[in-house]
Amino acid sequence: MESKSAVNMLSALGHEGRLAIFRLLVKAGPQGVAAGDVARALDVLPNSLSANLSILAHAGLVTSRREGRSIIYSADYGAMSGLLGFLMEDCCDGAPEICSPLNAVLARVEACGPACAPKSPA
Amino acid sequence: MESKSAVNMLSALGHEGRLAIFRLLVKAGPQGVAAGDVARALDVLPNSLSANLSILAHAGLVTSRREGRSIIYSADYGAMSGLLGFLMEDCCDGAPEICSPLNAVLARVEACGPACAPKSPA
DNA sequence: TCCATATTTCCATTATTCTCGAAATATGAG
DNA sequence: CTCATATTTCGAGAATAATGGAAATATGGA
Repeated sequence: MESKSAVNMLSALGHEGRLAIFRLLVKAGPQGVAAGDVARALDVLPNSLSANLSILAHAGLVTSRREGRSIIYSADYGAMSGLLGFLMEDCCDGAPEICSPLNAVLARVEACGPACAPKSPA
Repeated sequence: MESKSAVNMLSALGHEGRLAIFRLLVKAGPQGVAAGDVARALDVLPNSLSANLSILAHAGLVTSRREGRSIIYSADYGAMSGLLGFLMEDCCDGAPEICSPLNAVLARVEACGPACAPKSPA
């Protein structure tokens, strides 16, 4: 991950509304949530939501797909994993055995994408 | 962790200069780095650095202590761990066994603080 | 006390981001 | 084709943040 990507992701998440959107999508899992449902769940104006989803998408944190009239957004676990890894990269240089187990987990978070299909079996 | 703390941390890190500072401190480990050394390493004006360190400190991401004429800054691994945990909280609701190993790692990242004493035994 | 080093505070300018109303686009149903 | 739903785009004003020069504060040494 490049520094610039990380900055984009972090500043995208550094906003109360967008962080709430992202956490809702993380919680929802890879099946995603329609934009309208996000707007209702968080009680925000549709145009604000759209702008914020667009910022998250441009930062690479969420992906979208159209489904009928709705557009479904989902968290990108791979990007998330990359960001967390970037933040802790070379953590405690000289004592990597303490911080590097991160890698194992990040791989699993990444795998979370295709792997975890919650409640509704779709 | 409250949402507001997380937003503060994320927006603090959502800035190229501050992210570079933070990563340098993460890499340096709990022993920390003097403000002047950070400024030299990253080639930034001392007043900019001071402002940015202040933002990081206010967000809870770094701590400082005076040592002679210098002020030593270090990354706060506990805060970092809290932030990462907050971001992935309830990840993939319904399939927590996939994402929750994060917790184990976050505990270790947190422990990184007192535990890892790199190269110079101080 | 006087000086050099280290860091912070103050200030003004510039640049960016946020917010929200209104209009536009896209899809599917009748 | 017309209509209702879902989402995005456009635009302007308000708010917030970034930048860098200059001065102020703090510490330690001679």
